[in-house]
Amino acid sequence: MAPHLNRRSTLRDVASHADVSIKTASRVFNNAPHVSEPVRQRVRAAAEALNYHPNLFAQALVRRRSHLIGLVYENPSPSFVVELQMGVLDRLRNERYRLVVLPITSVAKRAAEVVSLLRSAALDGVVLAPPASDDPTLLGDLAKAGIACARIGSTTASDVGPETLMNDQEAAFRLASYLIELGHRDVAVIRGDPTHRSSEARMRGYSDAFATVGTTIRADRIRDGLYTRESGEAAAGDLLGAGDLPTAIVAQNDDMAVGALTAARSRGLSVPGDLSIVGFDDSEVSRIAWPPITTIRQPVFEMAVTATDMVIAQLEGRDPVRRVEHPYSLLIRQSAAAPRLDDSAKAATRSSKAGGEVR
Amino acid sequence: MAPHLNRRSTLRDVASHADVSIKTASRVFNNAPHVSEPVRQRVRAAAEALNYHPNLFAQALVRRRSHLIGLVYENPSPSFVVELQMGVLDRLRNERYRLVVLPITSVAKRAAEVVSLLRSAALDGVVLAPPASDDPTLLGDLAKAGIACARIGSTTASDVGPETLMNDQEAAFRLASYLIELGHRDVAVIRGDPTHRSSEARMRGYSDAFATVGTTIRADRIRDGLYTRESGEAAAGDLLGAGDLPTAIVAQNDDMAVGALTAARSRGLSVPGDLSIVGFDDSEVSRIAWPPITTIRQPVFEMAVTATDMVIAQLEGRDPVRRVEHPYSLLIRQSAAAPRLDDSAKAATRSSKAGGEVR
DNA sequence: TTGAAAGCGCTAACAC
DNA sequence: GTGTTAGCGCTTTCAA
Repeated sequence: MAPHLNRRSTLRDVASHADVSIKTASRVFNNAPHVSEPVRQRVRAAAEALNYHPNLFAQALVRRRSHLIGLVYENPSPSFVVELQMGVLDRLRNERYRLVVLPITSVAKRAAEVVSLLRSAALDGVVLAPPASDDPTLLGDLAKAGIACARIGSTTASDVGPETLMNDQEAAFRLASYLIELGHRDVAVIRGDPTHRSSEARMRGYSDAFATVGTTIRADRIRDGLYTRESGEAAAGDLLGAGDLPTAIVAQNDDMAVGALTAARSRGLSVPGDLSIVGFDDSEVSRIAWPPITTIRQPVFEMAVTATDMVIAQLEGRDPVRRVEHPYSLLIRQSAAAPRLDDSAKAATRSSKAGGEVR
Repeated sequence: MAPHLNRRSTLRDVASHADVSIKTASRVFNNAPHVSEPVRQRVRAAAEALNYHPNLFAQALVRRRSHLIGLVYENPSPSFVVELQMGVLDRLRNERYRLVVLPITSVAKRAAEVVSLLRSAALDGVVLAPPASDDPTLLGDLAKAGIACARIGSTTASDVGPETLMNDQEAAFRLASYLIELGHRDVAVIRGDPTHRSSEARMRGYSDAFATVGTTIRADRIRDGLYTRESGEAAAGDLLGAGDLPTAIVAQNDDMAVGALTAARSRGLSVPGDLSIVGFDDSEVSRIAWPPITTIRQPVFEMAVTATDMVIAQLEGRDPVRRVEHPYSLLIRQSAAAPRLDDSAKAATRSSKAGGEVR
């Protein structure tokens, strides 16, 4: 009577209440075979009566499974993180696994600390977002610690854990090509955080595209950002401060593109009339901004789902796919248009020099 | 030799390696007194050599502490959730506690399941966002399960756990009063999810404000939304479909306000020229939208920090403050302005009928 | 200041 | 089908 007032009831309590051995009771809760139906019923009834709930620590101790999966990220863009997290949670729905959120301030600076953090969180596995997914120290230690992992969007090869990614360079090439088709030849680039390897891949994509029309992106038109809106606004402000303006700004993510939009607006420049702006990611903000931002859709949600699936697969002993590449797509919205006539003229001159292979 | 290849080393390993008893080793790692300095050193060295990391399950089993704190929310507005989560994480930084994210589909429909979910997550405590913070069943079961909690923005009184909130009704009153000052008399309201109690409080605030000028909000100008952008767009579309337009739309959160903005734009209405729109929350989207949305700043981040602090206080045996009310503020941006002349005339007529106490 | 031994609540060989 | 028993790795009386 009054079973759960002082002490949670244990498996032993249930067993004696149902008049069976503790092992039999255990079998019932683990849906193990070799238990007769009447006994099953009796045990369940006892559990109900005693308000029994298994002690997870005891289970975890003996099973060596916490059913906790971590999501490791460094937080530049909130929208990116949200997307990521929703993907993980979506895959975890109806699974026993729970998500532990592990924001890291700087993976590059202290990969070692991160692993001890993960260890002390008793995680079964982790989903690694960039740039954690690119850190060799972290990956090595993770393997040593025996924590399952899956990498999202890493750009360096590693045999630690399966990976899911998107071809950043190709996507960037596609986006830049679109700008070129519109007639842009003199663009500025706001890069992302240099510790994120994707920044380089995207940069290469842009450069390659302009190389096809014999143009290079002027070095003084390139700025480093931090993937945040504020950094985008600052970089764009800097870029637009000079008298000599580019016809377009290519931001390496949407948050920075939105920042650039703000900077342009505060200088009285109309977008895309006076200046085109493009982003990357297709995050929520790119749709809400006005004008909506032309961007590359990066399947962050899908990648997160896949990565989570890869972690679960390892934990359940299934062989995960080693590598899944998700498709990107170019989303043409309203923040980019053909440059104004005088700029086009300039561009035309250049492209004819380059062989005029632009339509 | 090769200590951690097959098996993680345990406290026993460390103890024998340091040539002390297991208890002494334990004392060292728990910074307990009564251990001589040389012994301390020896134990630490052994731990280092064996790459020892305490097994958290074993600790949790005997200490009855998982150091896991849950965040329970129902996911209407991503920006709200992000803000919330950042607040919790901010408070948890430099603490041993980890955050487990627990999105719930419908608290109202299955409070019972939620508790068993929480139980099976082995949480030490939970931060409850609305509407979970308002659910009496959930709160009761939580208390019974002995899980510490803190409630955010609940509107119903409860003695289960401390709470942190903002005065929704007063804030709504303030916002509506601003609209009234601008000259609006015929506004439409897009309410939030009816299962969230804050919807009612805000609605009362709006109504009370209009009552001060002898006006009531027309029943056919009120729509139910779901706190999502899509629902806001749909509701606004519906509202703007009729020939007889309101001079302003009051959305119960920013996401829906942004949706309304889209709906207005797609009908060729300029904001705030033809139609004023106001939101609630001061979430990221309200700043990014164009025009930026006039709204109430809800201190979600701060409330989350406070609530987390309250949970930790309970876990550490400190007495938490029972109730903290955070201040709101009215953020005047560019989505609301005086209504057009013809509408003003209409409004003037009405307000003179009402006694003309409007300046 | 240190150690031996008894559990925390559960699972899993292995016997019956 | 069912029960006995020995741990999982740690903390904690209590004695030395």
